[in-house]
Amino acid sequence: MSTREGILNAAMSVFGEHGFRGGTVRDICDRAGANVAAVNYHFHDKASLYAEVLQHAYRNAGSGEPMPTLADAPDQPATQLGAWIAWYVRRLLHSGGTDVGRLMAREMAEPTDALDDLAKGAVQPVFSELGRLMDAVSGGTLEDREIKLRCIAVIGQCLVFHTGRAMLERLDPPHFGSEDADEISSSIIQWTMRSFDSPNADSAP
Amino acid sequence: MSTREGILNAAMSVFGEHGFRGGTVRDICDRAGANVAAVNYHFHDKASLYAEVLQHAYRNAGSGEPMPTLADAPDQPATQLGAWIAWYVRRLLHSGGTDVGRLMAREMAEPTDALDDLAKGAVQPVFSELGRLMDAVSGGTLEDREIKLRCIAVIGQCLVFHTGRAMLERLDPPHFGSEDADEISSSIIQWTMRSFDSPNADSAP
DNA sequence: ATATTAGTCAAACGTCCGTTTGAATCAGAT
DNA sequence: ATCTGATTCAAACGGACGTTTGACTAATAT
Repeated sequence: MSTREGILNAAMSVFGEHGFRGGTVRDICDRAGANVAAVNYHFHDKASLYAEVLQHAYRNAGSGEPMPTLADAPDQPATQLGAWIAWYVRRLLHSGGTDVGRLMAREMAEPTDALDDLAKGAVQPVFSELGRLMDAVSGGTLEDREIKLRCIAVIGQCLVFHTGRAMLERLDPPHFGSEDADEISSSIIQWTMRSFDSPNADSAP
Repeated sequence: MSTREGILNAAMSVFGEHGFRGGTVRDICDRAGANVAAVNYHFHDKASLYAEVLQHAYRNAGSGEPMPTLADAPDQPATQLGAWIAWYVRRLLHSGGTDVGRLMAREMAEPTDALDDLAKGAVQPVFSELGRLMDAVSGGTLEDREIKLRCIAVIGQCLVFHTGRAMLERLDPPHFGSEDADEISSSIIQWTMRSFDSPNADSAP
């Protein structure tokens, strides 16, 4: 592994743990077994290194299983929607080694230019597929706006276990961690499917 | 307005914009028209000031409406649960003046010691009330673990419109902003209520 | 063998930041 | 008027950080 790659990997950990401002080039270079000046030699400066780290992290985010799509089984949209949710939860909670999720959370709180590319390149396809699945399960009876509302709701239920982990751990038990991914996703699936049932008895006035 | 309050208000803005590490006491004191030493005089140090800012911000979040509780109408739990969700969404999207959500999002991504106090002092009561409402609506038929799972799901659906705003704005329209608070909360309420209906037809094997 | 280039290294530079200091100022009580 | 405690202020301290420097090493080409 070259010095450049070593710094890139170390920077991914350090920036994931402490953010851009909090992560120091000295810490990065220590972990990479390199000299402090190496960052300024191989990358122009700390900011450029961060930009490269973001791109590298986002590119390797989907490492592992492929995303379940409607096209895989067009006649079983409900099954595919369930598979999609389980896949998404697993992807979030078993964030494979890297701290992509924490980098993302920080980008949300304080967006940089890198977020635009990330949205168009990596997030939009995933989100669009969820919309396609939702539309298929509903039988095409829902408006665009309603579809999107439900997609966001599903995403929110999945994300909160990751973005809110620090808070959830500090509240009263029981807690939910990555070992409960199956329980979590099946709960979200159950709830989502039920929302498509015809409402027999309305309780709201 | 006392110097102490001035610093507290200025600190809320500065920390909201730049986070704990990025916000400087010099910037805070400049905006408050105070001397640098004032922070260390009125609050012990920067960290303690930040902790007070978090508590103050979370307590004053939203338009000041009181939280709907089960105790307000013990015989109408469903109505109260709906009111609670609408209140929570309103509180999130109309974050009054200062941006509590950004402070929180940053705390989640990079927890400081202040998060412990915040969780126990300000968040736990809100979360517990949601649990009480969920339990009442379900008629006491659900386990603790199931209750908590549903509470987190509701929180996640509300939070995502705030924490994920930066990303949602960069995806395909339609978008949802603070002006859609009513539409959002009624959608979440509808979905939540329907999840309590008896499942007539199970689709999962 | 020599020249050229890329890469590494210890050390230092300049800046920014949180915190401290000690004197100055103000308010109220005696 | 004097004392006392609380508050403000300019200035400085000490540490951490990003970046630069210039010498040193290793590899490649001539």
